Amino acid sequence: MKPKRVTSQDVADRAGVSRTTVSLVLNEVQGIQISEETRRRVLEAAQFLDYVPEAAAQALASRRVGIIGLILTRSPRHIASDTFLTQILDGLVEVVHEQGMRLLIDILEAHNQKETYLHLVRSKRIDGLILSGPRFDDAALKSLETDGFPTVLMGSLPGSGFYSVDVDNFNAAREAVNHLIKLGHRRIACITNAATTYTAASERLRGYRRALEAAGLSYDHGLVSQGDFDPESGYQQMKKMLQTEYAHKAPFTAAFVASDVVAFGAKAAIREHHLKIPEDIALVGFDDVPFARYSDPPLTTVRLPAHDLGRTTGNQLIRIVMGEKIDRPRILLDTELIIRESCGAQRP
Amino acid sequence: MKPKRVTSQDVADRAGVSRTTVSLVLNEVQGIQISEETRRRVLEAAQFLDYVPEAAAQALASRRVGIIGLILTRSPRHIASDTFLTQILDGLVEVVHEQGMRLLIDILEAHNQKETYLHLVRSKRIDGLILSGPRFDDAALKSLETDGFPTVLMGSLPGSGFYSVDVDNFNAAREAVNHLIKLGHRRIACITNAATTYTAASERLRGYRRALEAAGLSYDHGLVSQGDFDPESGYQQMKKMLQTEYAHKAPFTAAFVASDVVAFGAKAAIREHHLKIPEDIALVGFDDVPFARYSDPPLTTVRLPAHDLGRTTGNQLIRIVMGEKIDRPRILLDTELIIRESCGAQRP
DNA sequence: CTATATTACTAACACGTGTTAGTAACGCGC
DNA sequence: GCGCGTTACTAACACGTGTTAGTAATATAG
Repeated sequence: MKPKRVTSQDVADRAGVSRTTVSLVLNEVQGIQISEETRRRVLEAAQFLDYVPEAAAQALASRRVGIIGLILTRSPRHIASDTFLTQILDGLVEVVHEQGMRLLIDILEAHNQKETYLHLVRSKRIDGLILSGPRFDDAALKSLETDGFPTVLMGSLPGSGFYSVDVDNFNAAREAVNHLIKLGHRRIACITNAATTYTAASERLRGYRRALEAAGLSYDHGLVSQGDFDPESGYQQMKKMLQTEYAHKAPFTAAFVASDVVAFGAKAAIREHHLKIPEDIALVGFDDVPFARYSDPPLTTVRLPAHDLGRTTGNQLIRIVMGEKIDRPRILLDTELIIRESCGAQRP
Repeated sequence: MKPKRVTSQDVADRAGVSRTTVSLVLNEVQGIQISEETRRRVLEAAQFLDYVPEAAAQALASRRVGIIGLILTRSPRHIASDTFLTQILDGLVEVVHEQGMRLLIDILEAHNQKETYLHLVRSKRIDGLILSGPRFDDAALKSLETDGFPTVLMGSLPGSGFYSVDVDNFNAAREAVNHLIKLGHRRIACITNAATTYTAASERLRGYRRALEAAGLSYDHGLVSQGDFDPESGYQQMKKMLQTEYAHKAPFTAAFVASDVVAFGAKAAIREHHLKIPEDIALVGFDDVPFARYSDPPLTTVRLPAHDLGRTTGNQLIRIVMGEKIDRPRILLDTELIIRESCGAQRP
């Protein structure tokens, strides 16, 4: 009934060679001589029998499982609104496939943080690890660093010795805000994409601040508030700022929202206040989610190289796993300011 | 230098028992007598040595890898606009963790379809498989079915013998269109979410059609066009219909777009034609993506139980892998019509 | 013609766990 | 004191592969 599994022994028998030879041929081991004739016979036998090596046995013998892990430490709510994960995944899977490897994905919740991914490492379920959205307060990271386990951060963690691949959040934000300044805006509000314990959020805020400074504009605490990943947070923060800052003091004429998703919420608040974009308030987002250009008006934003981020991170990790020398331990990818209509600039 | 791996032998030595005993204790094997005293000693030793069994060796010996695979057969472009994947992932990972298992994710592109996931199965890298977005034209599926490999479809494939978990696309679409009919609309356009080779797309279209029939309205081919996952497709299709149907024949007063993401594109086209939503055209979407309620006007749509879909699918698969008896091979989850302003109905 | 190198393999061990069959000690009834 | 069941373990094999050390045959050098 049950079709017996085809093993390398079966292939060896059929080709009339030893199991060792089968292994040498199929793995294309370098520096070993095999006659063309036997090589052909082995390949033929393997093909005929439809032989597929068992991953677990390979892993046990070779100390390589051929799987890399992607760990997301974000909250479910964040993940639910995350349009990038999918694009990043796409790039990541591409690279991983090119190396004949696979991707294991895991989501950490607060209560099982320390347990989960150390377990993955200790049980040797993965050869390497990509950690997305690193936070300053992660204790388990220390263990990884001392273990020297192949790890690449997707994002940055200043002061740590980890390899990392990130977007240049600082310069991207600076450029976006600069654009608003060049358009003549002097009072520019800012809503962050998340709490500033997330490095991406603090970097974007720093870029906003630097742009103001460079233009000789003062940084006003009342014009800055904190988003929290989803549209609702943008809606609430913008509503609050419109009620206080906009109504009672010198109104701001522009807003930089460090996340398109949050910006959509902010836009809803602006609309509720019967203000027009970009005439009353010019709006610039961040991320260039797929809907951004179909928004009304189309949203000026910063495009992230999401696919490339996935590819680069994957490549970096695989090279580390393979034991190659890494020239640039920390990589920052460039972004692009996409000018549409919500900022009030002319179309190019 | 290199800290030798802790094996079950080390635990056995420290506890003064055999390796077998260690295995029996740690795996809590039933129907075997172990004295309370030794059990305690084993556990203590394991804890002290921080023993974590090696997954590959366990897999090889037990014929279970503890990993289930999630296979996405969609195109990269689709995946990039897919806001659900993340929510589904969240629910899936939850269930998988509850069983001490892990999730491997893979994306299939057209050119390596047949190769990839059969390979996963043959190499025993996974214990079971979840196939998202099944299509009628998938040949490799046949192999799976005859192999009897534990598989659950996320989506439906009528006529196949697979287990499946899906949303009741037909009834959801019917209800949505019914809502428009009740509001007095007689000519209702439809843009599908994708090509009708995708079962979800054809089911939603069938629901649209049934609703029309039930109300005695005729089905007009000119009012139906095919979306393709992203906003751009919605934009193009709506633009075309506005230029032909809307301009030259009796204009439609409502549109059912079987995907929020596609609907956002359609909305942009409607705006370009200087038509108002919902006054000129009432709009109903599908999916309830997070932005839907922050759209202008807020989008009436069908909410999918994404998280639940992930949980239910995962549960089903795990039960099959465990060899449990399955009572309902095909599960349809309920949806909910979320009435906002884009359809022109009063707020409740 | 002999010593050495090269070619083309193979025997045997290692990887770390799960599991089956077996055993030694012990108590108990008759 | 003998058979028998129960308790509490363990020895030994199985899982399927990668890899090192070795070997027999052949070629090459001196």
